[in-house]
Amino acid sequence: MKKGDHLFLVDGSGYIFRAYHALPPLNRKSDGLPTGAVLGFCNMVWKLMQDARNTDVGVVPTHFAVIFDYSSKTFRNDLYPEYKANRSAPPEDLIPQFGLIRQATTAFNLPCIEMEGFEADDLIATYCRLACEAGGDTTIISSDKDLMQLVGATVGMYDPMKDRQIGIPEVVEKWGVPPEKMIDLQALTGDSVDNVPGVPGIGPKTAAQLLEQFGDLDGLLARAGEIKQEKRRESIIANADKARISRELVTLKNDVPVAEGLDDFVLHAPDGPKLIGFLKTMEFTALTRRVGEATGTEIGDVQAIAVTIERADTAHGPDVGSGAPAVAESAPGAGPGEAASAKAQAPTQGDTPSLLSALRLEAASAGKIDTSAFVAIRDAATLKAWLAEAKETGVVAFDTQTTSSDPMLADLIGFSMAIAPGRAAYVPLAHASGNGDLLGGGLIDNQVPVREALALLKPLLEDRSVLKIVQDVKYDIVVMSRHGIDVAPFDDTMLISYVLDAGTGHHTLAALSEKWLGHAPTPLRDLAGSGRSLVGFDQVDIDRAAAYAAEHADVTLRLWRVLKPRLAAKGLVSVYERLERPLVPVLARMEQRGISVDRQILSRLSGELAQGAARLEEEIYGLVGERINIGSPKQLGDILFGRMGLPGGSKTKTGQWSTSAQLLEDLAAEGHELPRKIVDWRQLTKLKSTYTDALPGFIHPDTRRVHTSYALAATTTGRLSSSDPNLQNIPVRTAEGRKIRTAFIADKGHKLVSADYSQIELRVLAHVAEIPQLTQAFADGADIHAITASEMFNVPVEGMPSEVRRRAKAINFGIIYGISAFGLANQLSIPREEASAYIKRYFERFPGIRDYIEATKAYAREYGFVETIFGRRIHYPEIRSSNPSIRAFNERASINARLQGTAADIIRRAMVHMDEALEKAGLSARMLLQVHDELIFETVEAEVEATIPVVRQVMEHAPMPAVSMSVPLHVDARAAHNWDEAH
DNA sequence: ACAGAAGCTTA
DNA sequence: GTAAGCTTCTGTT
Repeated sequence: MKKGDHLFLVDGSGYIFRAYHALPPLNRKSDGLPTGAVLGFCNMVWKLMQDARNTDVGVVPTHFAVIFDYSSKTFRNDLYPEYKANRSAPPEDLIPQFGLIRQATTAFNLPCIEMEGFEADDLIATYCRLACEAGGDTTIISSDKDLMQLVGATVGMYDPMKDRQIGIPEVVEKWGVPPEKMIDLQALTGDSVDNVPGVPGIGPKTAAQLLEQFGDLDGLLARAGEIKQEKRRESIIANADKARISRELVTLKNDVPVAEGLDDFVLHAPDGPKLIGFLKTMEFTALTRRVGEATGTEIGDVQAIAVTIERADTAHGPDVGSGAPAVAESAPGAGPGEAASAKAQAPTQGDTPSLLSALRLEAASAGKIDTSAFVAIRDAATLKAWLAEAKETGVVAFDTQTTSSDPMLADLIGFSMAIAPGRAAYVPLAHASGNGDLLGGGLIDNQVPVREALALLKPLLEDRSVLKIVQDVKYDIVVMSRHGIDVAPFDDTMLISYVLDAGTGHHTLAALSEKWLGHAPTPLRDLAGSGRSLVGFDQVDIDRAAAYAAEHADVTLRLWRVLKPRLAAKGLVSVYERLERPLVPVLARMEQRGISVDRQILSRLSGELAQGAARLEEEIYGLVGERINIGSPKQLGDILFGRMGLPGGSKTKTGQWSTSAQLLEDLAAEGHELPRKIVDWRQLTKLKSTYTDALPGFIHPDTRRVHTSYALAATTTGRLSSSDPNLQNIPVRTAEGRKIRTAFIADKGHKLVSADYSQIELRVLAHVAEIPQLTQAFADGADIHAITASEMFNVPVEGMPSEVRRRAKAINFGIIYGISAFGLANQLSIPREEASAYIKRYFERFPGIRDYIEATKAYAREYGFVETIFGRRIHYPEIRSSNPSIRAFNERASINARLQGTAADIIRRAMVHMDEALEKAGLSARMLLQVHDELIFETVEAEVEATIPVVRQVMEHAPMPAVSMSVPLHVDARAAHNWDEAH
């Protein structure tokens, strides 16, 4: 190696893990062999090897090597036995890929370097030194912060997944210190992943500031006494040794006695047939073709080769047709819309869903997003041309830009659309110039007038032969509906992702784009600022707004192309089409209707609560002797357990005294006066701040009703969630709290009807676990908790003491929550041994439930997800954690998820079918709210008696015809003027 | 201005 | 023991 030469060192081991987690899983079509990380690796290496066309890194390599960890044991374990001790075993579907990636390296004709006793990082450090001494430059292909200490004049880094170069300025920007101080910085901050201790309480910001002040770690440790902040000073003095050992651990060894020299790394052109043989074996269609073209190899002539696979492929779950029951049922809403959808997803290449989805994914992650064809449309003629093209294509991604995240308050500022990847446009409608705030004018010139633009847009959005692709479509449906436009048919990328991957992260556009496209869309704050400097989107410069909004539509379309075929490949089309998509317009209507809330009632309650709280405050101050902040758990704990010396345990993980209601109740029961008053005060202030004071602020200025927002893709189990305001946690348990419900009222001449499922989760349990006693009890309409108690304790139901029934009830709930002795003991305030004995006895009497629990755990462990009876999948990626408490938590959650998720699916089905049933019966009742197992309607008084049987019929038969349950469902329904009396 | 903890409301 | 969202306080940015 000589001056001017350039060495590429790929951190192979680092890349494997990063690719595995960042890229979507991929399995070889012929046998399911997991290959996602291998494909990522091959794509990356291929890109890096493209000689002169390689503009990503900016230099052409002359030398090239891929470095791997040999094993997890290294010299650092002798230094500090706990080093990397908390590393769990790699995921099962990654194991075979380690070997395959080494074989890929060889197929690329690249040296594959590893050495026993040393990490890849040490080998990289050593080769960096050797290259530098020979006068050459080095680029490390990695983004691992542990390698940043090596960055310098001749050494740079390159992050292949984010396409980003890392030099000295980038290190300073990210960590606040230059590369040569990275070792000291890491010594202070430690690393929880590698189990490097560091100094507790010191994060990167503090560490950088300290190193700035004291120069380096030794200087800091020598003069630690000068640190002003008390806690920080004490922590550094007490943990000086930990810092020193951490420094040894993070310092890379640059004098490893390596076997291969730099001259062994001279880059050779790949051997086309050899490389293609490997790629064909992996079934990487697109990459094989690209390599064939670039190397001039006829790929048809090349034979697939034999590869060595560690551990046979046992780790992949059921695929097509495994989960959802294959029961035919009519599809409400299916029709021309479905036809449009089918036209759009007709495979253009490949002939199976799995192959198509693999092809789509590869295509999506291969190319960078080209923004050069994004345009701002400033006149009606251009808009018409784009709309015509969209109609011709039959598929268009659509997104709105508005003044508010609340669709009921949002005014349109513009909209964007994408017709093909890279072909997207933004239509500004109401952008204003900066100083129009007082005059209200200031509309920027050359924007299509809102009325005209919407008139042109409406036919397309309502066209049954054009599929609209939207991220979080409910928002746009509400906004457009307020302009008299009914968006249909549609697909929603957020909901598709939710059906595919519930439990594996969020389903926002940014998260999905990162995950599937490897692309981070521009964040809104880059345009509109944040906090104090936040401006309305209408103030954003039109060209910048256009780039942002067009990118949204473009990314949405690209995501749809990747995600939609995956539904078919995973057998989840029916979940999406029956449980998810049809619910969107139903919820949009519910949100738009809102519910009447009586301002006067809330105002009166607020006054009463204020009075009560003030009285209690005076009494509390009298008992304490000073005017403390009762709302501060910290001050409260210090007074109660510090100064007053009450008996009680310091609990919370931050070392604070716990002042939980349970603990204060216990103290009150022992005769202490203060805790009782604190509990009462908390109840009153909670009701006041969260409900009586907050709710009036949500009354809409025009409709004078409260419009909650339902999230369809927020929970892991399939439940909805409600926010702004949350109407799913309006108080009901206490008499005081229930008064809030009296403020939720029906319009004049109307009634509220509340219909709720009785014991739905226990009924689901009886059905899925096939428990004869429980099924019979539900069929008889018996008291299920009493029956449970009777079975367990051999006491007759007649004249059963309420305490006995209470315990059985707690156990029944415990089962639904994935029972543990610890939890049951807590709930019943009994010793854990006693709780264990109850559980044991319960399982003896109901062995089917124990079998069900064990089967669910085993299933979740094998496949990484569980399914509801309707085929909805809920993922638990951590179920195989080596940490017993994480594993146990995931087991309990997966047991609960099948029950909670099935119940959620049932009420979803009821909601989807409700409006049509009411209409058919000629009833005008309107669904307003959903609270997990309850539906609230508003109906004219004269129709109340006719409405209840229809509602009950739909809800009780909601599982049909997809599933016929062995247990009857039961719905209680009643009507009243307010929610309290109706419930 | 924001993030996390603690606490409390619901099914 | 499951699943959520909102308010207040507290410490950091």
